[in-house]
Amino acid sequence: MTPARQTDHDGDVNETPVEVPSPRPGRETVPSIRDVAAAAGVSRQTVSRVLNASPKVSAETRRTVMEVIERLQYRPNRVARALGTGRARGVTVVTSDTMLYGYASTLQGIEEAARVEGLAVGVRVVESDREGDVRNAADYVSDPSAGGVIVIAFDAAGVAVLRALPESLPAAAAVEPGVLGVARPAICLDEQQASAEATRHLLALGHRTVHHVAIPSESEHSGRQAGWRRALAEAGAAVPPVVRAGWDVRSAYQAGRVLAADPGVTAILCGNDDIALAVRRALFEAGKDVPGDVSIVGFDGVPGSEYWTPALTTVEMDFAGLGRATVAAVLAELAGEPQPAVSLTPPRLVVRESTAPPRR
Amino acid sequence: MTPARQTDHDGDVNETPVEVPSPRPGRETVPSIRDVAAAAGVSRQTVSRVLNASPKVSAETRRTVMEVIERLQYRPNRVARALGTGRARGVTVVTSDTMLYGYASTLQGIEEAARVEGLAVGVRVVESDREGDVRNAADYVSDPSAGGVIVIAFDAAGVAVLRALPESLPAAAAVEPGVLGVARPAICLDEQQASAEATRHLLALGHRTVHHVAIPSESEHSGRQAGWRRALAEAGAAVPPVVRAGWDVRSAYQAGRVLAADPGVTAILCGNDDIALAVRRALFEAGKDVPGDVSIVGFDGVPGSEYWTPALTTVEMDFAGLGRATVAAVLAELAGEPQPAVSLTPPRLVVRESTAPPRR
DNA sequence: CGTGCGGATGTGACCGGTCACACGCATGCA
DNA sequence: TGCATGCGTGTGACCGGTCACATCCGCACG
Repeated sequence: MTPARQTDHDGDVNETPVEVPSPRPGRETVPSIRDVAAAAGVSRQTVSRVLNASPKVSAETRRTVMEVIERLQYRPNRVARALGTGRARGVTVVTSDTMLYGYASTLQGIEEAARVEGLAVGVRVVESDREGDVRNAADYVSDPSAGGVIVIAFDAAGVAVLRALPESLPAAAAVEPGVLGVARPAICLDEQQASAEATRHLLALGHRTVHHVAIPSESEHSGRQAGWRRALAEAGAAVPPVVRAGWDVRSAYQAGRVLAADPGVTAILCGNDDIALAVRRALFEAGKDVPGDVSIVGFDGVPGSEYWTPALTTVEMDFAGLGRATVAAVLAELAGEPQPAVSLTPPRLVVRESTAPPRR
Repeated sequence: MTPARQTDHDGDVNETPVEVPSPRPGRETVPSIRDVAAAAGVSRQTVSRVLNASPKVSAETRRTVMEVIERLQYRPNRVARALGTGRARGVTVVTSDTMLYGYASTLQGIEEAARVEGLAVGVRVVESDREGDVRNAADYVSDPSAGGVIVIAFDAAGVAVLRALPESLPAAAAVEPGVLGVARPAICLDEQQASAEATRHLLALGHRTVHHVAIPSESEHSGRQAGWRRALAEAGAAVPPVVRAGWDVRSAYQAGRVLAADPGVTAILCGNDDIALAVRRALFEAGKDVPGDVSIVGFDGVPGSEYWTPALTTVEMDFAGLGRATVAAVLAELAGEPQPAVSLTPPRLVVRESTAPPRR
């Protein structure tokens, strides 16, 4: 019943190329580092050195060992390695969501960069910013099997986890601009410029002011809102109250209805493209044309936004690049090296069809 | 009180006076199972039994041990456990994509179910169906640290990995209907009924036939296409040639342009909602109204599709449920139990605004 | 010729759990 | 009383790597 693990590594002085019959039919035995060492006529440590590209191995020995590895189809056991070193060679991403565009793209960028580096990738969703959920997530990634930790801290739950992480854990974070007081490498996409630019774009078209629907993660000082305020202030335009929406499309739709009912609203800066979609629907239902009656701008640049009708003017955000940068950051933490300089593609306004001069 | 790491140096009197028996640099003094055993006055094995909810522990001992665990904030080391048992308690998802709606939702369902079960979740993207990429992915998940394996095999790359997996690996798959000859639990969402229903819906509105834009993963015998063909055949309608599109929105747009230029096209069944978006754009550019001139139906039911203008008639697919089912399947594999019966929410047509009778 | 040195390699302990099995002891039954 | 049974528990080996340190060897130098 039990697939008997048999080892019996040493002592065998045979050189018969014939494979030893498997211990239990059905369960094939995977070669271990000791098997490779024996076959190559060296010690396990030497094989280990070859695997870890240590310089203290002669070229000839290295070649021999590599040949045996190839012949035996040997693959080092990640679990054993992690137990020996005290930490897994990989990263675990902590996030409160895996499907919203910003989160999913960041995750994609992380996965890609990690794969290139030969790192394993784990995912752990933190359910909310309640203490129990946060502690569970923090406990989870405190385990050595988690490897390095990357927290997607765009929201309260993520930030809470970031704060709850043990000091000693190698970690980095992707954050919204304005998140401070986190004693860890934290990288963000600074959208303030682009947000201001989007607002100026609308103003330049002749709109008297620009309304703003905020995403949940947005604070007064975060990039989107700060840029918007700044541009309005610079133009001497009125700053309308911020309308807040949730992550769900329905709440954005509700927000849209409020704005659609207001004849003074001619331009709307939406916190993301999903909100723009719902706001556009609300305007449509109110009989208002986009961009004829009301102009809208989104954030994110979701795939397909150029195929909307009308094509959406939006701020493209390189979340994948952000994700890649966090991998570099956590890798540096893991190696105890100084943080590398990051250069991210800055968010950029893409003007398409959903913005136009106001009807006069 | 403080649980110092115990080192088994019996009376080892060496002459290093400076070094206090402190943990290695970079290592934390995290309590181990031996610390708990010592503090509780039992053996490690007894602690292990408590951790694994073994029935062979007296209630009193169990309570004592649990108290000590709580007091010491002990957390079992997942790496060590995996090394001891020969396999990690977790699942690794192999997929060729993480952002497309079907893949991402399935992944989300898997993550959720796994988290509930206390399983770790890993992700490994397989770059293509080329042999090297497939073997790398298969090698990756062959490592015991991967735990159980779930392959999202909606496409050629996924199917190839599924086939390349060692027989002995505990694995399950989420597949398109019609994928056969895989000696593993393979679960799918049978969309044939819903696809036929969608086609019948269009026919009943008065359309003479229904055109179809296929997603890349679709074969002649897959559910979407089979249902569509069946409904057309049953109604005695002509079966137009299938137009194929890629995963990128641009290629769907190109497909849409071809159909938009054809005056005989009045109803289009799109392989997914992204395609529907692009086709709708192409129709718009050709001066055709949806649903006035042409009706369109999508697949997936992406969030927000009810807020499109017009709101999209589509087939809702419960990918998250599919993902959850694969977790149950792989858990059964892991435990050597028979496969549980699966009951998934079947795909379901949701009629909204994008379908209407043809103009006469 | 003895010694120091540094590169290449090997050895035993260790990481923190689990597994197989042995053991002590109370109980049931012949 | 003898012995099988079973429960609760403990012991040593083991999983497959890495770490720290020891060892071996050739060579330059005093």
